[in-house]
Amino acid sequence: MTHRSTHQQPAVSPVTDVPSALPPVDAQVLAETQRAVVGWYRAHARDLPWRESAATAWSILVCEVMSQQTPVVRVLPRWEAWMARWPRPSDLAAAPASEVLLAWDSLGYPRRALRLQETARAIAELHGDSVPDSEAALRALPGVGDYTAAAVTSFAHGQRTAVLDVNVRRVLARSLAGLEHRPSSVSRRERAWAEALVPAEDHVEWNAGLMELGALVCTSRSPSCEQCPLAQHCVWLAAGRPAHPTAARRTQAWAGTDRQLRGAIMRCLREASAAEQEGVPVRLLTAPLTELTDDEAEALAALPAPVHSAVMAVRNLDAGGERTARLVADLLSDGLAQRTDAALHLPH
DNA sequence: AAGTCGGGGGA
DNA sequence: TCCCCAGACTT
Repeated sequence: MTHRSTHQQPAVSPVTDVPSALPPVDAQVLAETQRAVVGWYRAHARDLPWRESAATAWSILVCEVMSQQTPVVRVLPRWEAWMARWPRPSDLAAAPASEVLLAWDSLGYPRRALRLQETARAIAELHGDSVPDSEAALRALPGVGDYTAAAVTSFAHGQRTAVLDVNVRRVLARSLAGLEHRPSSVSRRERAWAEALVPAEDHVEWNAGLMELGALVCTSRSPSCEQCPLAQHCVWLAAGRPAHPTAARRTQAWAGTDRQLRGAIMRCLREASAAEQEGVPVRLLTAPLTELTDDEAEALAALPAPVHSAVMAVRNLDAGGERTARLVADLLSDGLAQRTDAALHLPH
């Protein structure tokens, strides 16, 4: 059952060891690159709702947090519902945490939802319900790191700053440094290098354009260089798209881990709450799944299909219920399970 | 610098 | 299957 996959790629020198990484960029090349990115963005960017003029700084901050490690297409519907429900920071601040977690749905990393609510409270109480515009103040908010602070500074407040997400870093690494992959982490040096590349005007189109290019054209796996506006200047393409050795990176284990079970528990809680909101009475079972009475087993079988399957998923992962009990206690103490523990099967 | 934190879709 | 995704935070 447990594949503690510690699969490891051959150990080779990480990208950061390449001596010629992040070279100075010729002014002419930079100017043409900037023009190409901005022009391409204006012509080909997706019309995402948080890019419209009606988007508030708060809605942009929400979208950035939701997009942390989560593809944009998955964020879209949840963001729409979220902003309709809690248009201002103070609205989210006043919401029950259980509702916040339910609205987060299956975006993943649910602690981001709790941190976002903490951030909403901080903005409401400390900043007059409006998103701060200094990167330092933003960076002090829970769940707001270097990327998110820069993104809000650029996209919500129009200030000139380098927004370094995985897309921007990949596009810059390839087109201007000839590297297939970005360095593993953002060094002071890379940040300074990238900041010097931001044009004096059109910062938003530069930052958003690089992100869009990385998401749609200059993708990690199979870039579409034939339709890239930077193809003429791209150092990596000119070199024949050399495969660059990547740093050895072990993939995280999943099957059999607490993390997997925790995810199943959270799904179970979501499904049960959804069923309750639909008016379906979700019966509370207080015995471990292994010790159900006939009546309880019958009640379990009668649960709505999504709830039933969610319960069975938890059961399959932890038939004895001991890990479930421990993890639910952890989730409750972390604020991640709020009120919804009622639908679970806690040994007692 | 390395580990931990979900979840889903594509190659 | 493995990899990747508008990262942040702790150790």
